[in-house]
Formats: sequence, C-alpha cells, structure tokens
Amino acid sequence: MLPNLSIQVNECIYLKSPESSELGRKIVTGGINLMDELGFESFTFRKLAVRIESTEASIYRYFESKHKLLLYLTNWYWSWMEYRLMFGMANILNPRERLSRAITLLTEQVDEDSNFSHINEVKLNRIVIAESSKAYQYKGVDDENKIGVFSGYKQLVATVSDVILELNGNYKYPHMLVSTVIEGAHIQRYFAEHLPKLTDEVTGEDAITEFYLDVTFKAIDIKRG
Amino acid sequence: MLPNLSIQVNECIYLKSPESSELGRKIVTGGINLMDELGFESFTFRKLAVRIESTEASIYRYFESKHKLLLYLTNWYWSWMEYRLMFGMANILNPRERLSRAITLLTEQVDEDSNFSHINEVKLNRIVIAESSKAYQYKGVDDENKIGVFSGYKQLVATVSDVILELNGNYKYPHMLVSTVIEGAHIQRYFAEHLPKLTDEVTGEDAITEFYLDVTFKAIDIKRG
DNA sequence: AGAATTTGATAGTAATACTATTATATTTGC
DNA sequence: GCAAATATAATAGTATTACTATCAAATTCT
Repeated sequence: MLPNLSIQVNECIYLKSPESSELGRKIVTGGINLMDELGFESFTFRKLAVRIESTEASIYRYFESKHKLLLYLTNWYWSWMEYRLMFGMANILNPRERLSRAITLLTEQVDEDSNFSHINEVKLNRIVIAESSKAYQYKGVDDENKIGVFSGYKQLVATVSDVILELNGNYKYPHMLVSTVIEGAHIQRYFAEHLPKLTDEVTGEDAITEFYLDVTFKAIDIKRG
Repeated sequence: MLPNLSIQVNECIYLKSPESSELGRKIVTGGINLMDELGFESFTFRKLAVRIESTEASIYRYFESKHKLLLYLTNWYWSWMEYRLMFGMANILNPRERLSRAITLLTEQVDEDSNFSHINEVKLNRIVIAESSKAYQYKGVDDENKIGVFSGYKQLVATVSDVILELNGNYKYPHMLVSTVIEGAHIQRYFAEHLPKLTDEVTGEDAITEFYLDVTFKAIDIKRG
C-alpha cells in the first residue's frame, strides 16, 4: 500500500537501529511475539535469543536492556497511532467529526496494518495494554524524559488536545482528558479480560469506545459529532 | 482516636500476619519506606532485611515474594480507602453530596491518618500511585483473582458505583466510570510530577480532583452536589 | 521448667542481567 | 576479486536476585 513508509523511533532508545538489518527486525518481531506470550517480567534476552536462533550478546548490541526494547515498542506504537490519527482526520473539516474519529482510533481494538510487515500490531497492542505503564513507571523516568524518550506520546496527546481546543477554547483540561482517555481505554480492556468486576460489558457495542466518546464530548460541553 | 480499629487484608496474601508481631510490623513499615525510596524494581528483601536489621529468611516467613508484599500494601490501601469513604459519606443524606465526597476522597492527595501508627499513608499513597498497576498487570493475575486477591478493590468500585446508580439508575457504565476515575487520578498525579506535558496544571486549585468531579457529574448527567 | 514456636545466622542454588573475548561470517570499498 | 571493515556467533564469566534449607539461639506459652 505505502511501500516507502517507515515509523521513526527516537535514536536514543536503541544502540543500533533494528530497522537496519535482518537480525534487528528479528529481534523486534520475535520480541513482540515472546513478550506477548510471557509478559514483561518473564521475558528475557536469553529466551529471545533461543527463539530467534541468535545469541544474547548479539541482541545486546541493538538494545541496552529489555526495558529499552519495551520503550522502543511503545514508541513505535505511539508514532504509528499518530500516523493513523493524522490519516483518519485528514480532509475531515468538521472538528466534532475529527474528535470522534480520534477518540475512536485511540480506544478501539486494533487490527493488522499491512503497511508494516515485521510488526504484528494486534500483539503489539496487547503488549501496550498490559505493559506500557512499566515503560514510564520506573525510577529512571526523569532522566529518560530529559533525553526525549516520551516525546512521541506527548506529541500524540498534544495533537488530540488541539482538536479539543478547536471545539472549546475555554476547556481547562485538554491534556488531562486525552491522557485519561488513552490510559483509561487500555486499563478497561485489561480489566474486561482479567478483572471484569472493575468494568461494564454491554452486549452489542464496543462499550469502551462508547464510554470514552460519551465522556469526552460531555466533558467539553459539545454535542457528539 | 479509634484505638481498636484495624484494617483487614485477605489472608491468602501473606504466610503469617504482619500485624501479629513486632517483626511483621517492621517489615511493613520498613517495606513502605524502602519501596518508596527505591521503587518496586530495585526493592529487594535483602535490602529490606539490612534496613530493618533482620534477615532475608525471616522476611520470607511473612511474605512469599516482594510481589505479595506489594499486594498486601495495595490491599491495605483499598481497605483503608473503603473505610474512609464509608466514614466520609456517613449520615450525608443527599446522594449528590455523597458522590462529591467519594470522588474527592478517591482523587485528592492523602495525608497522614493517625489511627494506624505503623503505616505512613503519604508514602503508601505514593507507592500506590507509582506501583499499584504492577500488582495486577502480571501474568499470574487470573489465578490470584480466583482466590480473591482483588476483592478489596472490587468492593471499593462497587461502593461508589452504587452511589452513581442511586443518582442515575439508567447510567450504563458506573464501574467503568469509577475505575477510570481512580486509576486516572493516580496516573495524573504521576504525570504531574514526571511527565507534565501529559496533564494540565491549574494554579489555585487541585486540578486533578476538579477534573474528575467535573467529568463524573457530567458523565451521569447530574448537576454537581 | 519444659515444650513449642519464632527469629537469626549462615549457606547454597538456579536464574537474571549483563560484559568481555575471540573466532567466524558477511558486507563494503577499491 | 580481494583486503579491510564490520557484524554476528560461540563461549565464558560476574554480580545480583529470588528464593530454599539447616540449625542454633532466643522468646513465649503452659
């Protein structure tokens, strides 16, 4: 579809670009598969090396630690979301409709994007839902934040905040609303699967997307687009 | 104040009750101090043993793992919150006022509760904000959930959901709203400290509590109490 | 006082999260 | 087409973590 498209990830996250070689792509592809299977805690570079038939030392030449690999994956995901958001809002003139589309894209269940063949977006989405908070709930956040590790996420939040301000320039909490929606949608999907008493399942609709669309438009006092 | 009050934590979380001995209380008190200082990843039972001048093996007689200690702390916190909520809503007849008080208690910054002298609630609140998601975002959730490890949290969400349903019996997403508010308030406090671009700081008010009060009452179509 | 239980001291194990070294492929530049 | 540069594999090694085991000393229970 778009053969020359590539998602950029901040260079300070990796030692050597995983897009630059076959091994690099295997680390990312295999890393997504294995982290999805085992969870972040049980995932190790040793196990990944066995899975992709390479060695621990070779993986360490691409990523300093498994924490950096998680950062790489979440960053890729935020950049990919930003691109999907821009694409989904392009040429839509009505800002209410743009906001609807943005919230829907941020909260709905993702499916495969054939533009990026070495990344399984469904599995990556599951990793983001279950593990992404570990990428920033970490004693080293402040240092990592200084070197720009979270700029992709901030950018995404800023993009949607701008649409909100376009609809209601007086709204006081646009960033808080957007990050609440993004994080909330992830947590609710996790709860729906593991702790259903903490959420509400409604048959015949995507309750999570419905809920956050409703909350968002009511919060900014605008009728839904 | 209430000298005979004690917060109950589900027995399956510990091997031996930390309330039952001096050492048990030192493990909890010291555990809170050290986990607040180091963060969950860098916290170890070996370091805690040095801090409280005991041994690793002795700590293991109370808690199977540091994960169980984190579960104990978060469970204590949810039970304590439930008690604060019940206390704060007691004898308030107007349900709008009850909901206001509940959301405020769930989202505001906590301070010391002199009823529980071996627990520092301010530090515990910081731990809950920074680490509590690691207590359930974990490959073993489903098994732990089966034995009732998260019932305190579910109970808390159910309590506030009931107030919402009292105000608007047709509201479709009471649990989703409450868990979004609780988790959201924690994440926003974390963002305010570490990733401020992801939130909004407004001078002269507790923006986080204000935001969630506003969102909650608008979501359920009720004027603020 | 004697029995039972709790704690401390010490030791040990398998796994984790790396780092280092060297040999062998593979790519690139000329 | 070949040497030089670079990337990868194979192997080994270290400090730390997350436990488990054993036994003696201290405490408490009756």
